This record gives sequence, structure tokens and C-alpha cells, in this order.
Amino acid sequence: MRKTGSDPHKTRERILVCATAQFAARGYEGARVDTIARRCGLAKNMLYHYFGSKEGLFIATLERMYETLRARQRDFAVRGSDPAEAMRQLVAHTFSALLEHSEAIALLNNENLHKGRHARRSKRIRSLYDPLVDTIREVLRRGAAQGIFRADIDPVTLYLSLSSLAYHYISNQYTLHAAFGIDFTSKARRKAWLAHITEMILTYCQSEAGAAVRRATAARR
Amino acid sequence: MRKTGSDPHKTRERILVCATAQFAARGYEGARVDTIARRCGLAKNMLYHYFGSKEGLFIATLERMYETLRARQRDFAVRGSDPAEAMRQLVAHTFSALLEHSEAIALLNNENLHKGRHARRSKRIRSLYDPLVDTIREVLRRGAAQGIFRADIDPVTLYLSLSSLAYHYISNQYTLHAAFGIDFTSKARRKAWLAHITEMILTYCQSEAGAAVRRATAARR
DNA sequence: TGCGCTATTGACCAACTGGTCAACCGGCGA
DNA sequence: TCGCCGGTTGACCAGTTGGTCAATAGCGCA
Repeated sequence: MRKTGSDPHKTRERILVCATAQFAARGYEGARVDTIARRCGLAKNMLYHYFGSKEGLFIATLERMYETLRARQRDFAVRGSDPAEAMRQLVAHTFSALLEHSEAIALLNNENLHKGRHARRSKRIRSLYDPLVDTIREVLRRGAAQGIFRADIDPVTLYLSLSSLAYHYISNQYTLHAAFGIDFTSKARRKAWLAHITEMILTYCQSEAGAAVRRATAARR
Repeated sequence: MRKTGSDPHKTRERILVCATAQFAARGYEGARVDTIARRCGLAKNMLYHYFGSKEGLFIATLERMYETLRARQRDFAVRGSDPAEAMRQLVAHTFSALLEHSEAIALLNNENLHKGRHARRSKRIRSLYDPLVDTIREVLRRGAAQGIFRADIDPVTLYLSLSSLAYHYISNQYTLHAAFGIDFTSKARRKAWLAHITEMILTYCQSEAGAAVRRATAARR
């Protein structure tokens, strides 16, 4: 330590926390480097000292977010061996993780606006999802073995379905509020939505393979 | 017309088109007024003449987008009286509408980043969704009457499920690409996803009311 | 004919933005 | 003891940004 009470690691950390808040609240273009510096009580130069540029800081923020989510997922272990219960836990876990880390949603949306320019560079991202998909694959396998799940479900497709249903509810809550006049932040609403998407996912997993398609084809005639 | 070849209405229209492209590509904060002006070959003052401010232009852009989507929906009429087929058409129509108007997704995400600050003011938005929900309600009613759909489905909830599944695939394609290495723009992928979400929605509509829940509860014991 | 109204423009501005420079400060190894 | 080196800072800058002013140019009404 150079100056009394100074701690490089803590300083870096503080910058990252403030930057996450700013980038999530205002987007990459909307966030101001000066504002971030002021918020964490440091001279602007510190941000450049540690991260090189605004873009460098943004990328560091993104990677930190991915790590946070990954840590959150590591906490999750499917307890018991009942596949339906495991699937239910998985949906609940995904939903509450996104709910608790809404800043991640903001950052992800921002990345998609810029066509994933920054995310493409980072190799950590892929390793974030792999264990989750493995977990899903395993749960699906057990369910199929027990004869309660259909056997032809692709784990990535199921993950996409599940995260779509959880993510969109949170991500688009403001425009949906404007459209339907519904308060999506209320506890009752959230609980109801979680119950609904859980039922949807389970119903799909437990349906006969191709049953709906066959019925649909029959109905078309 | 004042100057030869000048047409106020066309000018306004041209500004709106360029502004939509810019705001969708770079977000509200990222879009530059000068750039929009240059793109449509006008002096910057014209934007202020017609829309007052950057924010005014953005709001006009948003409302135009809502109108475009509404017009797109008006085109959609459920043909025939088979509820399953109608539902299938509804899913396909929603998916392709979002696919064809990806600029709407960008604008909506931007609005949600800003907590719906602009959308809240506009009263046109609500009227956009109402007819669609009415259509869904009617399809669900017919399906229930024919005994092929469960009778306890809330039309708004179903719409949210359906749009989540369609929207997220498009909205998050870049970060998902970074995560899974999958090309979400390929025709085959899109077709497969549409088939998948159609099956999910139909399976849900055709499932016994509460069946999955009952099975789940039983499994928990 | 001439006047007002509106579409349209070039020039301009104050505030701000990301980024840089040179210097200071103080613990630590020689 | 002393000089090095990394954390830290205030002052500063050039380019950009949203926004404004005053002026021009024609059309249509009186």
C-alpha cells in the first residue's frame, strides 16, 4: 500500500461495482466516465489506469457479470433424484437469478443492441453455460429413463425455452406495463408467473413425443 | 409547397425512417442527431423544426413503430374455425412479425432500459395489444368449447408466453451465439425454433387443466 | 403587387465527453 | 539513506453534441 488506507484491489473492485450500476442504468453510450468516477469517489484517471478505456471498463464489467451469474449457478445443485422436481428447481432458480441480477439483463440487452461486439471476444462466456446445459441434459436423461419425460428433448432447446419465459417477463416489464397496465413487480404476479412457466416446461417435458404435432396434423385435415 | 420539389409530408416521413434506423442501431443515447440529418440529406434544423428535440423525435419514432406493428396485426385474421390451426397461425404470425421488424425489438429494449419513460406517456400502445388479446381469447374459447383446449387459460398469460418464446430468440441472438456458438439467423434454425415454440404452446393449450401440477405434486411425495 | 407564412439552410455556441500529462506521494528493495 | 515504481490526483484538451439564430426563398392570399 502506498498511501495510508489505499488498497489497489479494493479500488478496482469499487470501480467495477459503480461501473456495473451505471452501464446497467444508462447503457454503454449513456453511461458517463466522469459520473462513474464521481460515484466511487475517485479521480477519473483511475478508471483509465485500471481499465485503459471506457470500452475496456465495459468489457471488464461484462465479464464480472458473467462470473457473478456463473457463481450463482455453481450454488445450484439439483437435490434428490426426482427429475420433475429437479426441473422445477431449475426453472425457479433461473427465474430468481434473473430477478436478483436485473443489471445482468440490462447489460445483456445492451450487448445485443451492439450485436455482441464485446461478448464475442470473451471466451469465458461459453464456459458459463456449458455446465448448466450438462445439468439439464442429465435431468432429461433421468426423466426419460424413468419414463416420465419424453426422450427426444434437446437440452439447449429446453434451456432456451426456459430462459425465454423467465427473461422476457423481467426484461420487458416496462413496455408490457404500458401495454397491459399490469404491475409485473408485485410478489403475487411473480409467483403466478413462475408457477405458470414451471407448468409449461413440465407439461412439455411430460408430453408424449410428437403427440401435439400429431394432433395438430390430424386437426388440419 | 414552398421550394420547388419540396414536400413537407415526405420530408417528415424521410426523417422518421432515418431516425428509426439510427435509434434502432445505436440506441437513444448512441444515436446522433447530426448523423440522422446527414443520412436523410437535410439540415439538422429540420429535425428540430418538425420534432422539437431529440427526445421528441425519439417519441415520434416509437409511436410510428407501434403503428407499424398494429398495421401488421390488422393484416392478421384467423382463418377457418379450427382453434389449433388458429393458434398455430398466431404463433407463426407473431414470430415472423418480430423477425421482419427487428428494429421494433431494438426500440422496445431501449425503452425498457429507460424504464418505459417515453412509452408511459403514449396512449396508443395499449390499444395496440387489446385486439390481439381479444383474438386469443376468442380462439381459446372456441378450443375449450370443442373440448380440445383446457378451459382455464388466461389470454394475456398465453400471449406473454408466446411472445416471450418468439421475442427472446431474436432479441438475444448475439449473446446466445457467443454462449452456444449457434447461428440463430439460419433459415433451418428459425424454422426449427418456430416448430418448437408452436409445439410448446399447443401442448400447453391441449394439456388437461392442472394435470402437470397434479403429477408434479404426486411426484414430490 | 406585396405581404405573411412556412419550409429550409449555414453559421454558430456553450456544455460536455473521452482521454491525456505531468506531478505527487509513500512504501520498499538496494 | 535513497531512488524506484505504482497508486493517485488536478489541470487541461480537442472533438463532439444537442440545440439556436438570423436569414433566404417561394407560395398563396389580400
